[in-house]
Amino acid sequence: MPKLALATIVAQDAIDAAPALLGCKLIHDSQEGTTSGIIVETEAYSQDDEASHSFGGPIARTQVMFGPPGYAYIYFTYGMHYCFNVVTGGEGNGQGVLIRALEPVSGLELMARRRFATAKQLPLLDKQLHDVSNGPAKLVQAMAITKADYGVNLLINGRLRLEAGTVPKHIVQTTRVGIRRAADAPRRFYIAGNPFVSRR
DNA sequence: CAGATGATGTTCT
DNA sequence: GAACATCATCTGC
Repeated sequence: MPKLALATIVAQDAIDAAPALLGCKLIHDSQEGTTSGIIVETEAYSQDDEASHSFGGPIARTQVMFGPPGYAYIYFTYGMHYCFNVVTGGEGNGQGVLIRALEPVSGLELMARRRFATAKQLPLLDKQLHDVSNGPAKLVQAMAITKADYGVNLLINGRLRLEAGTVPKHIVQTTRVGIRRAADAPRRFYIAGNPFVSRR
C-alpha cells in the first residue's frame, strides 16, 4: 500500500504526521556521495506540549517550526549533538516531528565512516551496523546533516529531502525518550521489530 | 545485562 | 547555576 503524498503527510498535526512519516525515506546528497535511509522511529512535538521547543511561542532558534510544513528544524543540544526534525502542521503553529532512527538504504559505508573514527570495512558487524543510525544524533552524524541544513525545504528536489515510502505493517506507540516534562505522553512511534529502533 | 557518569555549549530559571 | 528531544564509556552485577 503506497503512502500519501509527503505534502499531505506533513500538513497534518505532529501527532498524526509522526506515525505517517514511518516508512518514508530521508536522502542526502553530498560531495562524498549519497546516503539514504528509511525512517523507523519518530516523536511528535507540538506547541501545547511542555516538552516541545515550540512551547510558549516562537523564539529565534525555533522560528522554522512556526512556518509552513516540510522544512527542517535542526537544534544543537548537550553541548555536542545536533538533532533533526520535520516541521509539520499549519503555518503559525509550532510543531515538528523528531526523527529518532533510520534504517540505512544506500551509502552505508559512507555512513559508517562518518560515525566511526576508523574506516570500517563492509560488511559491518551487527553491533556496528545498528549503531550507525539508531539514535537522533547518530543519524544526523551518519547523514552529515548540519546546522546549515536548518530551514531547508525537504519536499523539493534539494540536497536533503524526503521521499514517500510504504506503510509499515505494525507501528508501536509509546512514551518519548530523554524528556522530563510530559514524560507520560505517548508521542513516540516506531516500526515494530525493526532492529534500528533506538530502544523499545 | 543495568545503571552511573563525563563531555560540552546553549538556553532557561 | 541548572537543565537539556544525547552518546560513549565506565562500573558492577
